[in-house]
Parts: sequence; structure tokens; C-alpha cells
Amino acid sequence: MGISFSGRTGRAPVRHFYTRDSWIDGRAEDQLAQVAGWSGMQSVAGFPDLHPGKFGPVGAAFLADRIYPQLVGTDIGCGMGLWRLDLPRRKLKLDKAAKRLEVLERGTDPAQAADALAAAGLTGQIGEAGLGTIGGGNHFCELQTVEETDGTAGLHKGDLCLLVHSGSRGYGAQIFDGLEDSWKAGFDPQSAAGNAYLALHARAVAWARLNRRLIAETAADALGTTVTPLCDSVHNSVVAHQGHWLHRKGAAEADRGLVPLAGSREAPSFLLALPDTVPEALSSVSHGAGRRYDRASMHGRVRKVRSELEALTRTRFGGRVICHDRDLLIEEAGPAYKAPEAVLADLTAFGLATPLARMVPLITYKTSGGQR
DNA sequence: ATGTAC
Repeated sequence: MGISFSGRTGRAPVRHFYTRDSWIDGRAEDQLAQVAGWSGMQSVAGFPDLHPGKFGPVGAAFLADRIYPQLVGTDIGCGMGLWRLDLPRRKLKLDKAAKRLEVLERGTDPAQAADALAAAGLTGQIGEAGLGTIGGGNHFCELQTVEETDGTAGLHKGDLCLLVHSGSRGYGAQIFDGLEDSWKAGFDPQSAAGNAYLALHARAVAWARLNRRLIAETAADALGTTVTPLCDSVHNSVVAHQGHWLHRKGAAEADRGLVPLAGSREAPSFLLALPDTVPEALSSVSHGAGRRYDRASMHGRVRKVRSELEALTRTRFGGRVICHDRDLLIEEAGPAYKAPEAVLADLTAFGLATPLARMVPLITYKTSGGQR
């Protein structure tokens, strides 16, 4: 028994929006319960892509009367954007396109980056380095083709799309790392520290959004075409929500209409429509399939012989994976992820989402760089 | 997650 002076005492309610059909790591559920006991926590929602994270689980939303930067993490503003490519499938030569996407390695050139940042209202102390680059980990730029759709989102069967998963690169990390350790672990939103963090957080979100757009535009330009934006959804952030602070960690915004649900290089992705009619889901929804196996354990699941590594660069859709970093190729292999179909089935069963389109990967671009 | 800490 204890006394808390910050609103709710005791454990916040935890709602999970998944069934036993979506494989959930018990350690992630332990993390969910643990965070529900943090000071000022009001309500917690876990989604079917739930998996363990560093300070708390990924694939969850947390409503609190305090701000917890560590729940957002270092990659403030990370998200997924989907663009339709103005290029017919028949004009696409896979290997040639894969080669052309190597321009993504360079990022936006400094002069153009400065202009783009200024146009986005981002001036002053702000990182230009890294703008227009994908980054590491689970980030990618994926060329996909629409296999199935009802046409309502302006997509048609056979259309080409770009799904970009990236974030605020060094800029967001610099903001998080610059916080006092005690602030990382939570602070009062009314404090000067709270306001300073929220201002920097807003800049990182804008930076990350711009980054995804520049990646899509650069990729389209390299392929000799242009893009039309469909949606862009942030999944690492904190925003004001019903008089409290809503933290999303690997959870997409369900109050902005459409979001992409990323599959993997070996599984389809979906475009979702979101009714946002279930208050306990905290206006949030899954951002992807979610990890099944952690990075370290993936190394024990792949035999490091040339034939097996080579096989990881070809997908069951006849697609290509461009990843010249051997460790990353293994850690992000298809089997590392849950089945997005199971995640989608749970989301629809709980009334959180309706699929509008199903896309399969043709080129999953990670990096042309060497080993790490 | 990070022009990466140990």
C-alpha cells in the first residue's frame, strides 16, 4: 500500500486487443502490467503486434497524467508512410530498380536538406545530417504492388506503392539523450522541463515526417516517376488526449483515418481504415506484424552459409531484399515477424480496423552498405 | 532506435 499524489492510485486497467491466435511473448505482457503500475498511469492498451521493448513493450498505448519520454523512446516521431507510385507495374524492371534505389544511401544533399527543413518550419538547432536516409534496425523503404483492394482508397490492383518505415534518426536520439536521467523516467507536464520536452518532441515528429517524405520522393525520382501520398502515421509519440497524455510505442494513430499495417519482406502489408469507436483502445492500433523473435535469437535460427544467406535476399513473392549488412539481413528475416494476417484478424474482430488493400513486397530496401 | 556504448 502506498500513497500517490499524482491522480490515480494503484494499477491502471490493462486492455488487450488480441486473441491467442496472435502469438504474444509473455515477457511483453509482463512489461505491459509493470508499466500499468507506474505513477499517474490511467489506462493501458496492448495490440496484437505486442512484443518486448527496452523500457516497456512495443505495440501498446499508455494514457497517463505524467509524461514518460522513455515510453516514446529515442526514435521520436518514427512511423510509416504509404505513397502510390505513378508508374505502371509493367514498366518496372526489378533488378534495375533495386540498383537505382541505392541513391537512398546518400540521403538528401545538405543544401536541399536545409531548404526542406526551413520549408517544414524547422530552423535553428536542428540536425541536417541523416535527413533522407532510412536508418537501421527495422527501418526500410519497400516497393510493393497492390494485390487486392476495394478501390475506396484510390488504389487499384496492380498499382505500385512505397511503404517507408523510418524516424528522426540522430535528431530524436539527441533529444532523448540530452534529457536528465530523472526526466527520461517521467515528469510533470506542467513543469518547465515538460514544456521543453514537448517542444523538442514536436520538432522531432516534424523532422521524421519530412524524412519519410524525402525518402519516398527520392526513391520515386530514382525510378523515373513521382508519388502521390496516401497516409503517414506516427507510432512513437506522446500527445494530449482527453485531459491526459497519450504515449504510443509502436502503436499507430487511429484518429487520422488511414494507416498502413506493415507485414514483413515475406508477408503482405495492409492499408487499414479505422473507425476509432472503441475508447479503451486509446485511439490507437497496431503498426505492423510485430516481432516474434528478438534480434539475438535470430542468429541461432539462420545457418550462416552462403546459400542460406543468399536465399534471404529472395522472397516468396519473387521479390528482392537489398541488405548488404549480414547481421541486419538475419535479424530482419521474414520469420522474425508474426503473421500480419493474424494481427489483422484480431484488429477486425475487436472492431478496430477494416482492410482496404493488401500489398505484397517487390523490393525491400535496407542498405547497400557493408558489414557492421 | 543512434554517423552506436562497452
